[in-house]
Amino acid sequence: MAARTGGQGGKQPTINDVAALAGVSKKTVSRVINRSEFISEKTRLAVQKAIETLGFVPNPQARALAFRRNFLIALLHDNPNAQTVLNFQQGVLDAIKDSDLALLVRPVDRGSDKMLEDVRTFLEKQRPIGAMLLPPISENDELARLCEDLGVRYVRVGSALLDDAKHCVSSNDREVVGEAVRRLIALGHRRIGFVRGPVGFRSAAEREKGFREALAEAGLTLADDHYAPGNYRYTAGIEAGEKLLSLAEPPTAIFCSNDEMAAGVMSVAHGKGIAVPGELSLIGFDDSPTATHIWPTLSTVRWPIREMGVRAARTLVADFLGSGARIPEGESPVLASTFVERQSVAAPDGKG
Amino acid sequence: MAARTGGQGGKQPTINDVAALAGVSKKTVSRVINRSEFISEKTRLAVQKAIETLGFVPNPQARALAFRRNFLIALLHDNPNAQTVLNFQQGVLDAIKDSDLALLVRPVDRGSDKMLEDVRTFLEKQRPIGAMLLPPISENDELARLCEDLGVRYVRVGSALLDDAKHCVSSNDREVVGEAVRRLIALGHRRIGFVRGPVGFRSAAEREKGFREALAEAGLTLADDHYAPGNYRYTAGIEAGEKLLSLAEPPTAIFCSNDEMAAGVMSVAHGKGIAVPGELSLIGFDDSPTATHIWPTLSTVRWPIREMGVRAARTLVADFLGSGARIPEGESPVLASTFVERQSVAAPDGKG
DNA sequence: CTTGCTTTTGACACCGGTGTCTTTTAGACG
DNA sequence: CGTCTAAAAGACACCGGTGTCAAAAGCAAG
Repeated sequence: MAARTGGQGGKQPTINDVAALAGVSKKTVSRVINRSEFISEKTRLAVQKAIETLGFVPNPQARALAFRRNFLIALLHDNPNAQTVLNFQQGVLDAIKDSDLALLVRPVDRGSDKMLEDVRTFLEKQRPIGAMLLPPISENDELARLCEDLGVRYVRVGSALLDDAKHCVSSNDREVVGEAVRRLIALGHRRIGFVRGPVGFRSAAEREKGFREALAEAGLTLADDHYAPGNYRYTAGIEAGEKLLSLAEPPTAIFCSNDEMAAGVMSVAHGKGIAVPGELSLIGFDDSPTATHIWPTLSTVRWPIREMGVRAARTLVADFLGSGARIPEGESPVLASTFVERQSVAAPDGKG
Repeated sequence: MAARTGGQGGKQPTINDVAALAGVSKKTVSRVINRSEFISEKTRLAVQKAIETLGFVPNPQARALAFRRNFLIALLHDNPNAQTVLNFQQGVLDAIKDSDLALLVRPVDRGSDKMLEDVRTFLEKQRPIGAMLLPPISENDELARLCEDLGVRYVRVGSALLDDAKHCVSSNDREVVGEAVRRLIALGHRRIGFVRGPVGFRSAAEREKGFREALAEAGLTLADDHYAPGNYRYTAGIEAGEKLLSLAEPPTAIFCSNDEMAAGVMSVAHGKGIAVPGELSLIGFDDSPTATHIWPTLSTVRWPIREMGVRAARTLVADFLGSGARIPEGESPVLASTFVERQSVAAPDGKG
C-alpha cells in the first residue's frame, strides 16, 4: 500500500533503484539516460522498462555536478516592455521544451552602478551554460565581455547586428521603418514628424536611420521643428505631441519610435480635436498590446520577438537541443520585422 | 600570471581550495558558509579571508545534492497580462534577493489537456522547494493537489481566499470594486453598466459581486440590458461597448472587469462620438499600462501585485529568507488594492 | 577450441558540497 | 597538574549522477 509509485518512504527513485531492478550497473542506466550508442538493444529495453516502472526522473542537480556543467540558460533583461520579455521567453521555452534545459529569468537594474557586479554574482552562482541578453542591456559591451570572461556563452538580441553572428540575433528594423515611411509618402504625406527613442539606445538610432533614409530617398528632409526627442515612455509622447501639434504648420504624419509614445501623441491629438487619421497619421513601433488597445488602432512595426527567442536559444545551445535545432552554416541572424497597417494611417486631408 | 582570480586553469575554486588555503578541513569551510554556530571567531575569519581571496562561490548544484533539497522556487502562470507576471516576479525577486534561492519561471498552457502532466514533469524534474501559482491557474484545485502530492509547497495567488492562509495570497478586490462603484454613485450616476470577466474565473466572479453589492447598498439594481459578458480581451470590450452604447437609454457609466475591455468600450465610445467622461464614465481593473496609455486616462483598480510577489515568496519560504521575512502569526494574507481615479470618471452630464 | 578483435558492461573514483560521529583542543575546576 | 566537559575541528561516508579504464561477452577467423 505504498502511497508513492516507486521508491521507498515517499522518496524519489534513484539511478541505483533502477539499476537494481533492471539487474545492471548504474553506469549502464546512465548510458541509457544519455542515449549512449554503445549499448545493446536488449539492455536498453530492460532498463527503460525499469525506469518506467519506477517513474524514475534523473536528478538534475546530480547530473549537473557530475557533468561539471548544469543545464540552465539565463535570460537577462531590463526591458520596460513586459510583453516583449514574455513573448521572447515563450520562444525560448518553445525551443528548449524537449531538452533537459531549464530557463532562469533574471531582470537586471540597468540604472544601478552595481549592475555588472550583480550579474557577475548571478552568473558565478548559477553558472548557466549561456545567457541571452535582451535589449537594451544587450547593447552593453561590458556585459558581453563579462560573459566571455566567465566562460558563459551569450547571445545579444538587438535591432541591429551588435556582434558576430554567433553572438547575435536581430531584426531588420531599419528597413521596415523605411517601408513604413515610404507608405506614408506614397499616401501623399510630405510633412512627416519624428519622435525619437532615448539617446544611447541602438534601437533608437536604427529607427531614426531608417526614417531619415526613406525621407532622403524621396527627396524630403526632416525639418528641425518636426523632430522631437523621447525616451520610449508615454509621457515623452505627450511632450512630443504638444510640441509637434502646436506648430503653425504641424506634420500630417508622425512616426514614433515606439507604440507608447505614439499613444501619447495620439492622446494629445484627441485633446486638441485633431482627427486621427484624418488630419494626422500615426505610426508606432513594437506592436505592443497598446497598439490595438487605443483608438484608432495603431499602425506599427511588429518584430518577430517570439521567433527571436527560439532563434536565440538555438544559437546559444543548439548542441543541447537535438538535431532540429541546428542553424545552417552562415545563415543570417537577422529575422524579419513587418509593417502592420491599422486605422491610424490614411492619406492627408485637404491638399494631398 | 594566471588569468583568473583564483583556482587553477580557469576553473572555479572549490571548497577544497578554500580549505587548503585556510589550513582547515572542508567541513569547517562548510560550517562557515552555512553560518554554523560551533565555530571559533578566529577560524571563521581565517576561512572568510580565504573565501574572499579565492573569490569562492559555493556550487549550488553540489549543495542541492548534499542537502537533498535544491534552492529553487517556481512561478507558474498562464497569465494573459504580461505586466502582471513581470511585476509579481519582480516582487518575488525582491524577496529572495539576499538568499540562496533562485527563481524558475514556467508558463503553462491552461488550454492543453496535458497541462497537469506537463506541470508534474516539470516539478518532478526540477524539484523546486515550492511553487507560486498566479491567477487564473491558481484557481485550479487539481494543480494545488498535485503540488501537495509531490511534496512541493505552494502558494495560490488570487482575488479571494482560495485556500487557507498558509497557501494563499490575495487582495481585497471585491471591496475596492465596491468603493469604485460607490464613487460613481456619489457622482450622480444611476444607470451603471457592467462588463463581466470570463465565466469560471474567480476573479471575474469577485468583481461582479463587489459591483452588485455596491449597487444594492444604494438601492440600485443592474438592469439586464446593462450587463455584458466578456473574457478580459479587448475585442470583448468592443462587443460590450456596441451592445451597451446602442441602447435607447445607455448607461452613463460602465464598470469593466479589466482595463483591456475598458479600452475596447472606450474605442466604441470614441467611434460613436460619445464623450468620455462627459457622457460616459468608465472604470477598469488592473491598472495595466493600457490604463494610462489611452485617452482619456482610465480610472481603475490597482492591485498590489509586486507586494503580493514579496508576500507569496515569504509565505512559501520564509524559513529560507532570513529573519526579516517571517510573517507574524495569524496575519491576514489579504493585501490592499486601491481605486485609482483618473480622467475617465466624472459626474454625468445633464440630469444629475 | 583458441586467438584476436570489437562491442558491451561494470568497478571504482570523482564532481563539490553536507551529515554523522569521532577526535582534538580549550577552559573550568578540584 | 590531572581530570572532566563542552566547544571546535576533522575523517569519512554519502547525495545521485558521470568519466575512465579494465573486464567480460560476442563473434569471426585460424
